[in-house]
Amino acid sequence: MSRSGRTTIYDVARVAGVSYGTVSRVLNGGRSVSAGARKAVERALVSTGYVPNQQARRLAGARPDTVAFLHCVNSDQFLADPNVNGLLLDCRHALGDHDIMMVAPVGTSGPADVVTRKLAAQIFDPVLLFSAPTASPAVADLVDRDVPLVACGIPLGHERQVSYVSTDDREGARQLVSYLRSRGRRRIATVAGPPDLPGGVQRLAGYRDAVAGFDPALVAHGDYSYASGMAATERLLRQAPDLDAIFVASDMMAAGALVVLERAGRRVPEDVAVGGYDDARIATTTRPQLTTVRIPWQRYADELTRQLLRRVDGAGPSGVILPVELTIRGSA
Amino acid sequence: MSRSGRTTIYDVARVAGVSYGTVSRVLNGGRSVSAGARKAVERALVSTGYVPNQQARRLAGARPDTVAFLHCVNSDQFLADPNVNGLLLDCRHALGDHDIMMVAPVGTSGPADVVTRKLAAQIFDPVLLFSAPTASPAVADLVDRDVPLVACGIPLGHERQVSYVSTDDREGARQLVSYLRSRGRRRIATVAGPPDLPGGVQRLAGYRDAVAGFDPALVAHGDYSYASGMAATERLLRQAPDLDAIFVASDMMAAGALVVLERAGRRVPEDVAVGGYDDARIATTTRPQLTTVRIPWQRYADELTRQLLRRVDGAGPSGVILPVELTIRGSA
DNA sequence: TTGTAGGCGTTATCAC
DNA sequence: GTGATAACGCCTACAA
Repeated sequence: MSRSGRTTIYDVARVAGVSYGTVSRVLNGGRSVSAGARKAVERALVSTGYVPNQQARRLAGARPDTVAFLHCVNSDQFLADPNVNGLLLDCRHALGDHDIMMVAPVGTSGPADVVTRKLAAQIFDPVLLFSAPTASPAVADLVDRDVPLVACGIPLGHERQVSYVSTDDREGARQLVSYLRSRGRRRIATVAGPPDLPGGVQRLAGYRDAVAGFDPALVAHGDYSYASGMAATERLLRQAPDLDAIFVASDMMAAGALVVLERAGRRVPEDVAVGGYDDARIATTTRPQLTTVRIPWQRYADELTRQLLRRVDGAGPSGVILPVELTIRGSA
Repeated sequence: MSRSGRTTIYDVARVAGVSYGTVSRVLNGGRSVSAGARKAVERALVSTGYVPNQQARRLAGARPDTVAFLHCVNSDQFLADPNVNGLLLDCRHALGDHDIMMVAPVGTSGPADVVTRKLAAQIFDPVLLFSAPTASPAVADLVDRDVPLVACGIPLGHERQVSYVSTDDREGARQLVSYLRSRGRRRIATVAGPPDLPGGVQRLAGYRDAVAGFDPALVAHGDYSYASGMAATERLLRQAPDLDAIFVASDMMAAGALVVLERAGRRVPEDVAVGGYDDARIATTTRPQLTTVRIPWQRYADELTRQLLRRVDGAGPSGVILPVELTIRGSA
């Protein structure tokens, strides 16, 4: 029994009648252990109710057993999206298979929080970053401290130091807007995402790639929420009443856009074509259903898990960009 | 620099020109350190960018720096309650003052989850328990492993081993029902909470204490949600159409009850008096406003923090029961 | 295959 | 006040 009252590998070794080295061996992998010894140890393990001391393990060089999850903006509605939520659950489940638990600070809005920022760096090993603003000081902080980071979306400004999984946002946006053009639309507006989030930047860049010239009046920003989609669309309608299409940077905002357009008496897609992004659950519950850019959620989860595990195992940063696919429905 | 590349107290000691024992002293408390040494160390601390290694600290006997939060039921609507949410935030904030972070497993429904149950016991030190079912095997598990637990509500079956903060649910219910009787109500029904949660049990017990005889037809159970409050009330109306009062075990459910009563054409409080519990935010937004039992949320948060801190510091289990207070409004 | 030093980064207890 | 030095519980060579 240790000071703390918990049984240690020494106790286990004693009751198993072997050295503590042997116990350690069966605990990790179990190479180079005779069948007899292993059996004796395993028996002793349960009879003593041994629970490994993670602190000691880590200190002795074992790999981390937790991954911290930080989402940097106050967007509960974002996590409420079944796709995103499923992404997280898949990831958590896969990590669980490796005996790794995903934890999150309670009641904070991510690394921007002072306490969290300070403590996260000391406590957690790999950190999964969600919605990290470009040039976020908090992220820079973590990077400085060499905390292994894995981001959802390209960590603009830290591409070399932070692992990431992203979809090809720019290409997806370009494809959708090109499609709108191919259908004869000429005054294509966009409800872009937050200018400080990588997705917001990239999807807007893709829009600019595909659109003929660039007219600032055709751009309005939202924060990915339904309400902001409505507000931005109203702004667009005022700024450019002659628009005949809108590329909206998320399906949630696009749903809001549809409502505003209907209220304004514009038919979709006849008067105004609307394109979304994400292929979120809501894309098929609107009327008309949304033409959108599909994100391969399952692959996204798989890659995220892979990147996380690589970091857990001590590998350096690396990134993947997943292809996206146009999904044509009724709205455009 | 350590193996992991991080600076250690050795590095700090070297640049400060003192022994690492001195560094450790200024790091903790700082007693018995000359002003000169302290100054040198503090300078070295920042110049080297030292970050303490928590694993090593814990291993050497320092106190925990995290508290895990587990809520055992899938009730997001429960956490969405501003009072409960505020409770958590207050608590988190107070802990932050002690450099302790509150974390929660991601995407699980508490200790019932296999991975969580297994890992929580090894990783976390004090665990804050929410809505732990009476006789929950998961809780028993943690208790067996000597994980310091602090529960919200009386941990029935583990009163001696688990710290807790609770309100006097039985007394509160008794007071409210007695009040109903004093106002001339004679067929007093109740929408009770879940029979496997301490609050559910105690508030029902208080109801039985105060009511004249016990008629099973006057009891229906809900799960604290708005919807369940509606459903339970409908059941009551069928089982006992002659009821003239309902004691509902939570304000959220009481709000649902009001709607059902109105639809059924019963006037509140004229035909049916309704009493709630919690004095939640919703209690003042219903029509009529709810007569209810007020929980002293601020004190609750303070006590919770205190209990948590005691556990962090290695103290044994202890519990507090907070007094409640009747709050008379329009519904009864 | 097995046992045994040595070390991980701190804290705490000693003499000095 | 200050500097050694022994834990803390475990892992990983290395020797046997």
